[in-house]
Amino acid sequence: MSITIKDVAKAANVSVATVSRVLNKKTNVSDDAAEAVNRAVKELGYSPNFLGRDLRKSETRRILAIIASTEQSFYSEVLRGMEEAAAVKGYDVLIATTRDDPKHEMHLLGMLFSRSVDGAVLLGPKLDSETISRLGENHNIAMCLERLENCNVLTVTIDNVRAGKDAVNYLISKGRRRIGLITTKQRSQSSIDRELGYMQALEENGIPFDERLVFYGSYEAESGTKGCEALMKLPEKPDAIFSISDMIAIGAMNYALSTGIDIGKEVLFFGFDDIQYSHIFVPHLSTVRQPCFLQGKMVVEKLIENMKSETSDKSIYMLPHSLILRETTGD
Amino acid sequence: MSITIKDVAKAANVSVATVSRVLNKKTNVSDDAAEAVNRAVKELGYSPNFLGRDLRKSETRRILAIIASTEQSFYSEVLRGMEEAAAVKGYDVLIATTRDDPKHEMHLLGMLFSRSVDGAVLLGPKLDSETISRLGENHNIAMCLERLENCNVLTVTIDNVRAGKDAVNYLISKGRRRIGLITTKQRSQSSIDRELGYMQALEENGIPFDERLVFYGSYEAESGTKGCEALMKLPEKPDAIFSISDMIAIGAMNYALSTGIDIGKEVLFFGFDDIQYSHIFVPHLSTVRQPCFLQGKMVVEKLIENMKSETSDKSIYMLPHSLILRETTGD
DNA sequence: CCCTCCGCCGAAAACGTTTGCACAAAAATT
DNA sequence: AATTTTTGTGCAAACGTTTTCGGCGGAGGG
Repeated sequence: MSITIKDVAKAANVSVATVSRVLNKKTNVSDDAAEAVNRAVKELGYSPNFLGRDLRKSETRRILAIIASTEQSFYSEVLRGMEEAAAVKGYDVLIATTRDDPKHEMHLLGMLFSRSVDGAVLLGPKLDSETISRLGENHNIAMCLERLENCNVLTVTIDNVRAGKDAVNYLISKGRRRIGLITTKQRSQSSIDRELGYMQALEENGIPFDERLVFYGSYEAESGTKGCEALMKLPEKPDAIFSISDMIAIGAMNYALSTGIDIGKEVLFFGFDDIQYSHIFVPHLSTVRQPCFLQGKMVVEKLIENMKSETSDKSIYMLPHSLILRETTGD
Repeated sequence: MSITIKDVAKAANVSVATVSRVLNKKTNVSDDAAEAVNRAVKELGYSPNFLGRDLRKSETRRILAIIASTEQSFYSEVLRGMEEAAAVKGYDVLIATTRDDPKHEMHLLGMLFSRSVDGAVLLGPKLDSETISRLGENHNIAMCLERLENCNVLTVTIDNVRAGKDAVNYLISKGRRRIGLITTKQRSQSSIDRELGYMQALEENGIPFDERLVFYGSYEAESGTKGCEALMKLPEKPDAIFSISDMIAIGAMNYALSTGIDIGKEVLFFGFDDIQYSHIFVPHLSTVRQPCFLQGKMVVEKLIENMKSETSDKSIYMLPHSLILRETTGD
């Protein structure tokens, strides 16, 4: 059916071993033979069957990135980082989506168990910490962006507690004392940590926590709109709102805009993620920027290191974030 | 090193053939043997090496989706369609990004040539039509969303000419006669077709074409802003603007908003794609919606059909689009 | 009682590579 | 000139599966 290395060998009048050697740029092969092989390859339009190769070498030089969906736009930058780091080491990055289904996430990890890829990095896993820990013992798994409590797996992320605290502290430094929080019902670790940061900032500044100021919704923009409405209808309105994601913040601002609130003066808004739209949407949103590219790069570098060595680094690396100050905080 | 089918066979006291049979749910195996094998599999934590399997069966049951980047948010829906159709047939979908680099796109297609995947779908390819046509002769390639002129490859897309015409016709039906067009310098076929639709609509309604009303920029929102500014500074301002993408339209509206133009009355805006943000951004954008999910579903269905049969369907399928009317056209 | 058939199973070939080993010829060293 | 080293090459094993083929034993029909 298909053209194999044997056909090339025959056409070039050499053995398959020799063909393999010139294809893999091994040194001990004569110029004549090499030329003959290359010509045959070109003539026949041969390209090697990686299933055979990978089986023999038992490595695929491929890494699988497992994400929830391609919708979260800031995954894009992380993936670029991953690809860059992978390319340096001669690896390819493949992407697959879990559709928020832990069962399907497990199915995708099957590619790892079945040696179809050499390693996998989880971005926002749906599986529980214990399961991932267990799988991580025998397979090359890493996590990125999102950490999991008690998960003994190589992780690259940011310090979400600190980041949340920094954002809220900034709002406080602008004289705000009544700060709303719009977060999610779904308890991802990053949400939890960012909320924790919010709490800490309040506490450190002697501002009493008021539970009426926190709204639990979903990750949709519409949920932010609802949250903002709820907060603004409080007897004592907030003078600033911290949302745990930019999408939510944009939704919240939509409510504010529609009711004529003077954003950046009357109420300050702070988001998280610095998605592309946060500087397209007017007014421009102040937000926390994650080093997306760097996280992706680092997680792949560390993962590949783990794959090559006997010992396995299971550390949690936290990369520095930064505050991006724009119009919604009056900057 | 790793646990193989041999180990399972030994543990279950049967031959590897039997193990393979129970793993593949073949009928002719006794209940006793099956049970023994299943127990052994569980005990040893065995999972089959797909490299071996795929090599033997010479199929991987995987399809590669090649996209420019994960940034374009409406890819997401297409991918879901692809995954759904693939799952039905027992295939997985992998995603890889070209980073807008034709050379890297070719590298990714190498996965197809090297039998690491059974088929590939190109979404917005960077390679030229001729190259893709040639590769399509010997490999299972399909295109989705974007068609290429003179490209003899299975394609699923929409009728962009017709869609552009419909959008502009709608603006005309609202009494507009001076309609601006914001498009891209980069000549993708969809842009060309949408422009063509714009022209046709004007012509059919006896509106003379005015080249000053068309602005050539990039795909960024900022470019839309610039385009809108340019159009609005014309001696005779447009009374409607059609942008070939929602991102551009949103950028354009940013300019309009900042200069106090009454969107939806003074100037109508029409976008294209119906991205997620087009109904979050206020005012809500009227736009052309593509059947993304359906395109993805169909392209995979057709591709798999091609893979199974000897003959190869190279048709272009055009799925119906629809107009979504919102605030920016006064609806 | 013999033959046939069927259910179940194992041996071995095959898929397409890479690579250790052996070996001849050529080159370099005595 | 005799020895050793180097260079280039081919043979064949190995990677982990699936699947064909044939064999064995027992059941059922004549």
